[in-house]
Amino acid sequence: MSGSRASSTGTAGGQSYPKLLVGLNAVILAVTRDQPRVLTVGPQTASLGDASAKPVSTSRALPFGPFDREHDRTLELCMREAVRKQTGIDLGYVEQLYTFADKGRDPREGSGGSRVLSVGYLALLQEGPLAGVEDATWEDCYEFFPWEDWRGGKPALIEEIEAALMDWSGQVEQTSGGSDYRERIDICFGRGDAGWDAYQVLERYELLYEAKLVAEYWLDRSQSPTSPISARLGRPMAFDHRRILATGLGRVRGKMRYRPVAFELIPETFTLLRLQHAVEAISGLRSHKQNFRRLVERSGLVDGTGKREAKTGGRPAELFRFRRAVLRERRAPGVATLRPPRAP
Amino acid sequence: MSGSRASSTGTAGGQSYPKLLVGLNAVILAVTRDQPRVLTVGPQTASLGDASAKPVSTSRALPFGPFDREHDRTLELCMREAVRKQTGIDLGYVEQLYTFADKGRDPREGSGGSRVLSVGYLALLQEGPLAGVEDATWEDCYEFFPWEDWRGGKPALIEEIEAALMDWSGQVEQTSGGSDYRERIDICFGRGDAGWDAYQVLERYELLYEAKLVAEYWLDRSQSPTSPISARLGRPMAFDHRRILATGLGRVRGKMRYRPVAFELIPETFTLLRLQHAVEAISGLRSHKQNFRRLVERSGLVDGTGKREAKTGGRPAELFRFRRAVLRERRAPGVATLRPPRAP
DNA sequence: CTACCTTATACTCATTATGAGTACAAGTAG
DNA sequence: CTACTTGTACTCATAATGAGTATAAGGTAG
Repeated sequence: MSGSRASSTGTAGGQSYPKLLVGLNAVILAVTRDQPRVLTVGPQTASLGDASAKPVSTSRALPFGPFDREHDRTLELCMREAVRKQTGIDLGYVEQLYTFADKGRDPREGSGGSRVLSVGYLALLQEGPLAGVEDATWEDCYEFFPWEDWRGGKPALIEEIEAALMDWSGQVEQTSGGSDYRERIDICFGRGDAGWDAYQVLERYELLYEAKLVAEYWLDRSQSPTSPISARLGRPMAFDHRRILATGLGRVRGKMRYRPVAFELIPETFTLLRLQHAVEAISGLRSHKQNFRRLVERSGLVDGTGKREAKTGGRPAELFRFRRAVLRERRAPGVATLRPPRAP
Repeated sequence: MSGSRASSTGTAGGQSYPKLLVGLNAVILAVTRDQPRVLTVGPQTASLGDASAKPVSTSRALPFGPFDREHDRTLELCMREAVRKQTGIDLGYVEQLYTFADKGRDPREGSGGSRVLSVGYLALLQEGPLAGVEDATWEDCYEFFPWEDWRGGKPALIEEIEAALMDWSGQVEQTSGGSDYRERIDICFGRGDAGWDAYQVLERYELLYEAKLVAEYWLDRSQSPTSPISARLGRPMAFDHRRILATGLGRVRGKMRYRPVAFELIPETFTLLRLQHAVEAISGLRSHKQNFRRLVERSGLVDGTGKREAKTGGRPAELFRFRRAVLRERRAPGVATLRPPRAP
């Protein structure tokens, strides 16, 4: 959500009503040197519509912009334009994520009842140099979600998280009656027989928020965390932007399973290893190289170019190109499409 | 999109701006006697915020309600409440679909620049009797999308649609330069090697709209269709509600592939055939009975109750129950989960 | 040049999943 | 009883998947 501190009350149609602000946020992802990255802007720009607002946070924020009901033809165009102004980037692949208007979730909603509605977008692109507009930077996604990167095996942090969550669920269940927290923890973090489901990024973040473990819970209340683990649960972001980022990361991970979106993240021509690394970076999982190659080749998703890339450090690899025609040939890629491995 | 005819201009924060209305629409689906059904309301209720507005359409509309920025805590709660008031139904499973604010898409946006932003939701439930509030009725989904029901084999209508689309694409490509329409037609309607992808409901509807074949295109312009096929392309709905319905139907179809949502549509205990029919109704595809049973049983999604249902007309069938625990055991159902058949 | 590092690519193999049947079980209607 | 209905168990060929082994083709250190 993005909004100014304005809490003014407007009048229209003869009746008084609190001001409603519509903000657009963009989760813009890329992969550089096999790391998933997200485009962020500095906090001083984090105001909407009200240029005189002071920074409300020192954390990074997602690029965003106000929706201008007078001039913007569609939400998406407005978002593209805002991103272009704010970061100098022209977006390609874009999809809508989610719309929130939860009361009280955005601390910038004044007590006067002003309301913020925010529409989140996801964009994928090949990382390029930033035009250096304002304070835009690429940040490593897994700095915000250290528990989501399983490429090096199960992160040690997971054990601690589970312990902290079980601890919390024990306390809560004593006071209130509920006993479903255990089940949620099991499902989210793949305990028991479940296995890790890379897709559930948002569910995990929200559980951690509810358990009062992530920093934002305390920042939203201007208090200090009670648990020492909070400091190691990734960098916080401004407002509820980490939650939006979680939504976006989860969405790509899910979409990769049935649509060839990975190609949005890599150059026109690429080696299969590069493609594999992009998929792995986003999914946070490692895959079997030979089988990955078999999958990609047999799915008809790529065409060999005959050219090779020399700088591999070993035998030169062939350069491939995405075969758009595949969309016409195979029933919605999803049968034999590119996707991350099942789980560790 | 839902909005009143109001085109008033408000003032707030010292500057003048056009009024922004936020409307919520719900695609509420159920399955009765093996038919997918959608909950609709009469057109006379199709006004938002402005009770004196006259009906703008004689078609059915989706249930909806205005978002009250003052009182509603979240968008979802507001939608649930609006549906309860309008149809007497308490929703269970709900997910957000999409948010639009396209200028000019909603004819109720006055020329004065008033703006409508609408948030769509999807809800699944077991159809029950309606409390008869206002003018709520269940309608057969495939009356709105006759080309989406392949349970009896490829609908004859498809050939006609393809012919009309090819015709249109030929004309368009002559005047403008574009030549990608053929490809879109192929992808959407599964021509060539592609096969039918049940998921692409929205893509197909939008293509038909663009090709000026569906009735709404002409209704939006207060003109009469030029092609005789328009009369057979399903019933129109009010405003852009058929488009929203397409989004919803596509979403469930997609989601069924990797989440056990079909259980939302049937009673607590059910025979496997009933489950199968629910899946088939939504997906619009037939599946192999024995294999369906194998899939469901082996996935661990259901538990036998030991009881049987007698009224089957043949050998009594065992009654099963959804096993929620499966969510904890299998990695995100999607591996061996319930899903519609690949395609015909 | 050779030995040895790297990464690329081809092929094998056991296991499991899928699509399409056949066969038989257990009710109802006549 | 027989005919007809729907449910349920198995079979079987084929395809997809997970996990290897083997070999190719480049680099560099000695």
